Amino acid sequence: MDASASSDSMTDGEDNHSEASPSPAATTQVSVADESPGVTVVQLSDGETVQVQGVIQAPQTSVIQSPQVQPVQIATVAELEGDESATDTQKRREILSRRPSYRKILNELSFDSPAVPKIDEEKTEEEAPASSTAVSSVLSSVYQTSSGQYIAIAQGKAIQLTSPGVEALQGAQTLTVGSSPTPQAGATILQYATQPGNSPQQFYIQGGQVLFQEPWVLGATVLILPLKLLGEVDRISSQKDVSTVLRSHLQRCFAAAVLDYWKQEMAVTGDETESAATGDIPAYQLRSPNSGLAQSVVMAASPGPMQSPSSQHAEEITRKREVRLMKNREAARECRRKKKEYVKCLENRVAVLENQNKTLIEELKALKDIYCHKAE
DNA sequence: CAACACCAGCGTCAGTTTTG
DNA sequence: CAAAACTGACGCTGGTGTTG
Repeated sequence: MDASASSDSMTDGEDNHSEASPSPAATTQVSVADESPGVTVVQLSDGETVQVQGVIQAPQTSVIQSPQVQPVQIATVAELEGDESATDTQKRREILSRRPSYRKILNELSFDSPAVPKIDEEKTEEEAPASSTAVSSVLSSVYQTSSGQYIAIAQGKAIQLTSPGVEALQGAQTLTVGSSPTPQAGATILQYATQPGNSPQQFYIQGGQVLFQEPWVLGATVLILPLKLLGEVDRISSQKDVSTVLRSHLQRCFAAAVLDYWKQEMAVTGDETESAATGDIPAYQLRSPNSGLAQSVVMAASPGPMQSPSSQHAEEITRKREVRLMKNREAARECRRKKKEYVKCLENRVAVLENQNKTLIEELKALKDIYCHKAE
């Protein structure tokens, strides 16, 4: 993190204002003469005075000074570096090197921008409709196959597969493994409305299997959506919260999925084979009763029945490493997503502040004209 | 059409920060 | 304080546009 000063500087303005690099040359002042360079003080219509630093602004020639204006500094320590000493810089760097995660930053930002979804795993759970939560509790484990498929393991010992190539989910295979799926007296029909006012989507739970009708439903509830389709969800639908919920749920579930799998000691139909994709990692094949096509699944080392303690130990190490890598992979993906969201959020902020600034300057100009006319 | 540049996304590692 | 989560950096890959 500290390794790159340039990347740190990128986060300097992270607090609440602009992402633009503070450039003393770009000083634009409105209403206060003795502010530090690069700082703009803008008095809002409700009387509040906001100090903005480094916002990209249109060239301005009019600097109006008003003695009545008492600027309230909203800028943070990180932004007020005009008069700081070397030690202050040092301290600031230390503070910045311990900057919070994108989740925290985004949550702060989303406080101001309702359009920005909060990244809060607990909240997403809470915000999800009851039906969604119900399914989440049913489908507790998700993991990825070597071919990029996502597999959900339900408490009712059901596994669902989708192929990466499937459009929507008509191609999703549903199969039940294990001795006895949860007996259900008929299908349980659950409904989920992605947004208030939207017509609810339906899906069914029967015999430990979950049947979906719409791709959005998957996103809204839990799983099985190949990552490539997530982009489609974002693009096609306006239900952005759907994929957010899915992602956070995937993140939650993914880590422990493999472990859960073995803890459940499910009887997997198919053969144990050495994985061609991963070399030393044992792989299992799940066979769909319908297609007969083998789906190779990357699993962490399985507790084989005929193994010496040393090889078990080695496999344990390998398994732990695999789990760690898988977790980190997911974390990195999530981190990138958050970063993107964060950057997008900042860009929106800049746009809004630019607009606001423009409007205020025009307002000031108009007031100045009126004032000048009266004075004459 | 090949070669190249550019970009976005990914997986991994290593170091930092947060959490319990 | 250890474990888990997070994130910057690096290298790699595939897609796309441009150029000769």
